[in-house]
Amino acid sequence: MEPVRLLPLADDPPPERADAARNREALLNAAAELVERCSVESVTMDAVAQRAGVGKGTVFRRFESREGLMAALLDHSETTWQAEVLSGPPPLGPGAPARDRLIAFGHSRIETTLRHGALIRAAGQAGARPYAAVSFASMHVRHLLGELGVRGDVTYLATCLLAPLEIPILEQQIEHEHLPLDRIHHGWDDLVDRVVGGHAPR
Amino acid sequence: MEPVRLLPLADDPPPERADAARNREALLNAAAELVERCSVESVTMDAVAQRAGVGKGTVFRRFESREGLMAALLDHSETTWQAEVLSGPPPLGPGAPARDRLIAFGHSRIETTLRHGALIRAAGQAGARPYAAVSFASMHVRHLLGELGVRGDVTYLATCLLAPLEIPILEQQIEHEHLPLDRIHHGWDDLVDRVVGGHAPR
DNA sequence: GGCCCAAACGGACCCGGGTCCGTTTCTATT
DNA sequence: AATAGAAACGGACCCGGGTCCGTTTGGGCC
Repeated sequence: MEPVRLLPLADDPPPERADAARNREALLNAAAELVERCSVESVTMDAVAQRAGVGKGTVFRRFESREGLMAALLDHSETTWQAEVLSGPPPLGPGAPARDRLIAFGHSRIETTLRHGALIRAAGQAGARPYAAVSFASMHVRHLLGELGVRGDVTYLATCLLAPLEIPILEQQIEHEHLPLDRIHHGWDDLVDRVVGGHAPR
Repeated sequence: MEPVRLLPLADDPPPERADAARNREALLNAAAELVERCSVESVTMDAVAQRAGVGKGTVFRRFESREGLMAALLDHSETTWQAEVLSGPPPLGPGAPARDRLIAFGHSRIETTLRHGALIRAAGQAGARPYAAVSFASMHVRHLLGELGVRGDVTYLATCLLAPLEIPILEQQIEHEHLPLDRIHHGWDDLVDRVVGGHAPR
């Protein structure tokens, strides 16, 4: 018999070598420890490399850049959150009316975004590069808007709804405008109803 | 007669020494030249200092940081734009119905934000630090919303309207979502009407 | 004009991100 | 088990932002 896949069958990602995978793990652990034992700022590439017992070059090969490393750190909680949206309990997960899900979506996003604020900032645009997070959120909002029968440029509207949930906006509201958190939450509810318009019941 | 202001009368900004003012000017010129003859990235603090014929330390004393220098570069066009909003021809300036002004405001902001995109990015949060730009824009939008009789948390709504006009959002829409510019403009018009709701005469 | 000191100056220095390339290690193959 | 070559490794090195501190200068005051 011929072994399976003699030809690469298009070059899908060739798997990672064993030592490479081990180092990725070690580096992520080291970085995570540094984050929680000190601060995001203290996560310097040299420090992570040293703590993981590898050379600095290795950190860059695995994660491209500091931003890439931060994005990787963010990835786990991001995935968890996506799972909650996709299959967690309502109203965030499926099973509740679309408007309620949209409201819950915003509240949940505000909380998690603020919780990981420093990390998200440190990840810079890398957080949105393969735009994992952004595209998932956008898709979900577009879906809910569709269910609510919203007419118009749903893609654009989704972006507009997501924009005030981004960390720079949230931090500006809290730091400079001194809005209390519950005002931000209520503001979101109001915004949703305005954008959704008469299409939602209530 | 006593000379006026023998006491400092509270310590309002003590004026800048002559050489300091001259250097500030030279540095701004040098930076502006570098921006337009090369690129924003090529504006390194050493390069600016050398071109202006001063030491690096001086650049930092005048502008705090690279971001501060960028913000200073932005300041001129920002002021010009504010003047147009405050006293230019309608519909951007006063004299048009509030809804038309709000529409025009968005279009104008989109254009100028995109034009200075690289600079705004390089200015980072320093662009919003004393939050000159943000607070002016926010105040103006709140004012227009007020004129339109919008109820609710006008401060929050203003932030939500401004968020999609920020450079990261605009660039994401253009680079990743491939929205054509006119779709963004139309999207703004739609968003305004949704947020303003039934309060505006169509 | 001469004095004085606060303010401004300049450049050596530090630190952290990012690159490069000679060396080492893995793993597929025989 | 031996081999080859691709992939991974590591740390010296570069560059640019930011700091520090000893020196110079502007300008109010006598």
